[in-house]
Amino acid sequence: MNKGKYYITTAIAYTSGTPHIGNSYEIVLADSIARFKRKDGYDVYFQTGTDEHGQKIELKAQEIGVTPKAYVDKVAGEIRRICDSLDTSYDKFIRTTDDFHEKQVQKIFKKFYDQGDIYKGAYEGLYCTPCESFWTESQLVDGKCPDCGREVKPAKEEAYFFKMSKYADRLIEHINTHPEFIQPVSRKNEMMNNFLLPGLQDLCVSRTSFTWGIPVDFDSKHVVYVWLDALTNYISGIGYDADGESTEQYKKLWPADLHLIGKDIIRFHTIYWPIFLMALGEPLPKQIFGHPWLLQNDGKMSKSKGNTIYADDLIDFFGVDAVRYFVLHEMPFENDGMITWELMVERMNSDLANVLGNLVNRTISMSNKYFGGKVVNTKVGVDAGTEDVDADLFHVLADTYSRVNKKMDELRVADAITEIFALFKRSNKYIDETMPWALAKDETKKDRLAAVLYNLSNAIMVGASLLEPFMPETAKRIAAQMNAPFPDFSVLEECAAKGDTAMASALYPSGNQVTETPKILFARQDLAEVMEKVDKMFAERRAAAGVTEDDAKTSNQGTDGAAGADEKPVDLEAKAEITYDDFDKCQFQVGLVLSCEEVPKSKKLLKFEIQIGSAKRQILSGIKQYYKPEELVGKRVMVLTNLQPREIAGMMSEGMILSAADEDGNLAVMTPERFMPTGAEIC
RNA sequence: GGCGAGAUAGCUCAGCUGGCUAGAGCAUACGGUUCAUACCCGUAGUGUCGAGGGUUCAAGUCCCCCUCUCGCUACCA
Repeated sequence: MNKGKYYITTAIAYTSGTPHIGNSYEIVLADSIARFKRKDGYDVYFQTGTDEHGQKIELKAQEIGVTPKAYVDKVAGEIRRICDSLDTSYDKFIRTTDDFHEKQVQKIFKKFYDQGDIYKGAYEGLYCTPCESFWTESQLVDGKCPDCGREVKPAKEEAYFFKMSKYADRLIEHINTHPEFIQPVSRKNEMMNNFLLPGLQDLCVSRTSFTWGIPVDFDSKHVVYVWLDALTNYISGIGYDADGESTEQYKKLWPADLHLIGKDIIRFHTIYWPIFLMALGEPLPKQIFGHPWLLQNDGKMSKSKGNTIYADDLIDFFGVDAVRYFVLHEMPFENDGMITWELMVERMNSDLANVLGNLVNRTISMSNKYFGGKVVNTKVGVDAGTEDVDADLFHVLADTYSRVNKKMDELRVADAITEIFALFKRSNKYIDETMPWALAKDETKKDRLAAVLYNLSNAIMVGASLLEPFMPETAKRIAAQMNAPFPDFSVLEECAAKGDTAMASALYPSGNQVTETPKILFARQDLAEVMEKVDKMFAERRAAAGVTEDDAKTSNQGTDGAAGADEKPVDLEAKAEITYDDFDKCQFQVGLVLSCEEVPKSKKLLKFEIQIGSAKRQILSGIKQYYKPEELVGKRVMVLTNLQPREIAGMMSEGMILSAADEDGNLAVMTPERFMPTGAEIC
């Protein structure tokens, strides 16, 4: 039965580095939905890929001395390998460096320009050279750059802007009339209240500060903004053409049924992307789901500690399906999920080994032991209607499909899996209720025993069929051991729709022979042993990276350690070159922190009293979340002292305390390497 | 600072528009069973439902206020 097309996408992965398990989670989630829909009778098209442009990548490539293309080829290959190792069934892996994609992005940019949605930067007088930023009139503070407080000047570098405001009303209307458009719904309010209702700013959609991007074909100094480039993959990948020559495939698949993305990029997908589509005159995707994150331990995954968990590691330890099970089952719908080795072992043992693996194993063992592996449906105890336990099991059998299906429609994948395991647990209970070993001792009950084992085999196959989208390999192994094909979803759906328990209870071929030698599906893991192996693995990894144990434990402390494989370099978008004279205008001095206190009601601000030479001054700095006030008192810090004073949160701030920040949001205040008196010039 | 979400058993959470002795899973304890991967099944729990006030015959569920946590955003010179 064909229920129509279903086009699902993941976000395309940025090729700036190797993704960890938290990054890889998304493709598994998308895959489980794609496989489920496919098996449920939809004509599914599942697209994923890589986002390969931008200055960050240009710089990375430069650093290791290869061309950007060579660099992204390597990383994209690695990302694709990881997707494959997770047994994901994508139909297309698009790369934003693909020719057809680049060509469409250029055409789309031109089209926007021709129809007046994109205009060339007309912001002369509103460009801040040091910040290399354009500002709209409304963004200025006291007529000056909101970033640095300096005068803004005529544009030195032109840029293209997209008129977001033109489509804002239509987007607001669409979001309000399509409550399912943004999932979870809490995100809808955030987008509305923070961006749409206050008024959308025009978006700068070209860059001139680097070259690793898709060139604007009618103005070669510019490359297309990475988000306009990246978002376009969803239509370019299925054959969209801006000149009206879109393929049949595109006409069939678009609009997408689901864009599955991380919660951090919801804004781009629910505001900019729909507006780009409106400007193209194309329909909007039906649904955008910003999934939560899978976190390691208590914090966001960070490579700085050298203990990052990668999909490869987990697959090595537990096998691909256990990893899929874990990330899918452990991830709540709206809150972030957590992964640790301990939790992984616990799920592996209690759910996979004990409940599922053992059920299959004990059932097959009994069939072999009592009937030489032959499973016959004698229906004894069933037709008589005296066996309530059978009726209850059959009811669950008939019902589970619709329960799982409902959860999947709501994108509650974790809950869907829980429903399937409820069936396995019910089956284990059924064994206890029927006590096959007792029946086996009574020759007159042999037919009842056969029926019990048939019912179990049947239940296992129904469960395995439902499980296949989530754990494809395991489902196949079960089918192989049970030596029979799965019941189709269409059959399960029919049973559920009709409430036909009789039908649901006879889906396994009667008289079938199961395997003689059942194999363990999931071996129980010993936590202590696993942890020992894990520690060893990370120790080796750190050693290879030149990071010591101490560094690993105190990664926020300063370290002069050599760059290692696990160190995450920070590549910034380069600012315009400055002259020595520009530099000389800045006065940096050593300052002594006399006092430091939290600014009440501010999440980020600390108020400092700083001794600079013989003078004192008050400086506010937004580093509250990184330091406790008392930690900083008495420290000597680097201060930009001739910065124009500025009022922040009602208090004057006279200068700037300098810190270093990495991409994971860690921050360190700059201090002199040896003693220096307060006021000493830094030059 | 603005907007929003949340605070329920040791842990992770479910409890819709207020209604009977507040639930599930995991972990714990005890009992049963032996087909099976020392597994499975059952039973038992404890909870001031964040603090305080209010509305109501009745509130975890509504209102007010307080504390804390979280998300987005602004700020972070």
